[in-house]
Amino acid sequence: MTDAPDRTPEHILVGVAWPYASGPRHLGHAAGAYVPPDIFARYHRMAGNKVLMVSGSDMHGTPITVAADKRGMTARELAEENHANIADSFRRLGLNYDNYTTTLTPTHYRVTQDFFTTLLEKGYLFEATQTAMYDPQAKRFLPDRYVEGTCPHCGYEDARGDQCDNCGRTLDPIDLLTPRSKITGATPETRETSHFFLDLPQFQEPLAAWVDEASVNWRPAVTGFVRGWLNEGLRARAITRDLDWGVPIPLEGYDDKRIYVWFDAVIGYLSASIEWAEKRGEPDAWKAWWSLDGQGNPPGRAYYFIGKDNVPFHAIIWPAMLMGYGGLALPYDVPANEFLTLDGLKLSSSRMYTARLPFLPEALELFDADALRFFLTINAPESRDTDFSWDEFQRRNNDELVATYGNAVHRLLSFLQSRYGGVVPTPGDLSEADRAMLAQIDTAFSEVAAKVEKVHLRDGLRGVMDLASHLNRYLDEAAPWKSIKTDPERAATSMWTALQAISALRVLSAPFLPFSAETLHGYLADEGSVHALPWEPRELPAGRQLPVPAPLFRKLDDDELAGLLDRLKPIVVETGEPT
RNA sequence: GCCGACGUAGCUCAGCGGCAGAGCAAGGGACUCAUAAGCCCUUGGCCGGAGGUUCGAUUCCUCCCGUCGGCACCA
Repeated sequence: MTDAPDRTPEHILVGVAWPYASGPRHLGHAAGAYVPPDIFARYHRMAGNKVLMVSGSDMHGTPITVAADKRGMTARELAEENHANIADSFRRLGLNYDNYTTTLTPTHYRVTQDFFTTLLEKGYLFEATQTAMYDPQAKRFLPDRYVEGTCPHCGYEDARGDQCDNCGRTLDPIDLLTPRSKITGATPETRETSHFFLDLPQFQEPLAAWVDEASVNWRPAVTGFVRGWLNEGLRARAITRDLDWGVPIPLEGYDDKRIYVWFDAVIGYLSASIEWAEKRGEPDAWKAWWSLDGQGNPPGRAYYFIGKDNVPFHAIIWPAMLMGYGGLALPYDVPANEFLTLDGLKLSSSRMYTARLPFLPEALELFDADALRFFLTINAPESRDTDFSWDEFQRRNNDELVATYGNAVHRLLSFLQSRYGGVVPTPGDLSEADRAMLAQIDTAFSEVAAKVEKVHLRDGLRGVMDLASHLNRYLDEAAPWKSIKTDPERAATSMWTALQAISALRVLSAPFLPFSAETLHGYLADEGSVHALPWEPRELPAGRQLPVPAPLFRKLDDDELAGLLDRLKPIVVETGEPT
């Protein structure tokens, strides 16, 4: 067992996509954006780095106002209700944020308005008039996708104003034949309205230069997407809307307009960091992750974990905003995941799912968080869309998590109880096989670390499972249940060696499976929390009395799974998104 | 239509210039500490299609097909 090399702790900012508070999040969101950063952050904390993991609920925007209208609530009431539920799901999933907040806090409003004012003063914002669709009955402006009509290209009658679902063409709502509002059905009018625009073309050259350098280790899909936009040439983008729900514009005479969601949501990474510092009474503490030094170098690495739908905001717009504001660190990596599909179909936040319901509140009620985290990580959509099905979930749970890892732990700890009274035996001379097993532990620590550092989390978890497999093979070969009758010292040495592997698995699995790792930590009669341990092998000393263990994971049999899923009632989630 | 990523064993996915890989499923075997779990062996692939570059291509290039995503007021 080697000591971890001493090194200077790095400051790692872990930004997590801001869930939209329009309704519950589903397993696809968890797989894409929420579980991965938690694993990454937990690993870096154990590796001795200074981690700041921030996110919050994105409370503004049109869909929330639409959903609130339908439910007879205010937008604030609806957003706060959904935020509470999302935060509860995240807690049950074991997501360990340093600060999980919302975009409704005074700090967020202040920081957003400061960003707006600074960019305006520096000449990166301008005001211009545009034509927009207006619903005279609802008395509100309509985003493009809230207008529907007949597609001018293919004649499809239910085309949305932004895109035709039938022929796939990008549309302008003004071109729709017989347009109608998706909210009221009324015929929309066109109206002139004035808005502020972020002048992205000013950042074209600096962004291109930054991407050339920064993207060396980015995922191909992310780099490809960003280069695509840059090659087309960036266009200015409106950052305000005719709404009464959002961060107010910090200028006189704009009471009927608000800063729009996507602009203030990304600023949330900064405002949540500042809020974290304020809460702990060290108002400047956030700067250790954000402020560039005199030479313009970042203080550490900033990672933004998102789904692929969010790439333009995190790899183009937010970097441009940070450049414009000045003095703040740009992203180091934007490890965007692809999507999780359900039985081969794209998941939607608003669609109704009956007996297959994959929303987080229901999933967490029926299954252990670690079982869900295991599936979502071992089959994570890191380089392409991956599929979720309850059959596959059951299979991965039973044949991999339970059979390989859970069983390795349970067979050993049970045998220790029955034949050694639960006391860790004293080893004799180590055999070559014993030494190979111990060497495998060291290898696992370095390999899993290397994978996680590269944000290859599924490979990282695979590495943990590989060690469990090694342990199973080692045990079968050492067969202490045989040698205990013929050579007790040999059996004791095998037991001690195997227990060291269990002790390692408890540490190695902690970022991925935080609940079962803590349980196992208890079964090893260790002190404190497994999550406070350093990322290195931890010796389980001979002579320690261990408690009677229970299996770490539940096996899901067919009848039980079917019964659980049958209990789910169809649930309609009103998110305010146009369908 | 244009741009991008992806297409590898029955399934879920690695590999990305030098004899095609893993897990699961399927078939066989030895064992019994364990949630009938684990271990060993075997079966199984024109690496989407067609050209090209190369001594050599699953890997690099071109075209085609398919899936997904983007095309800027969805976030």
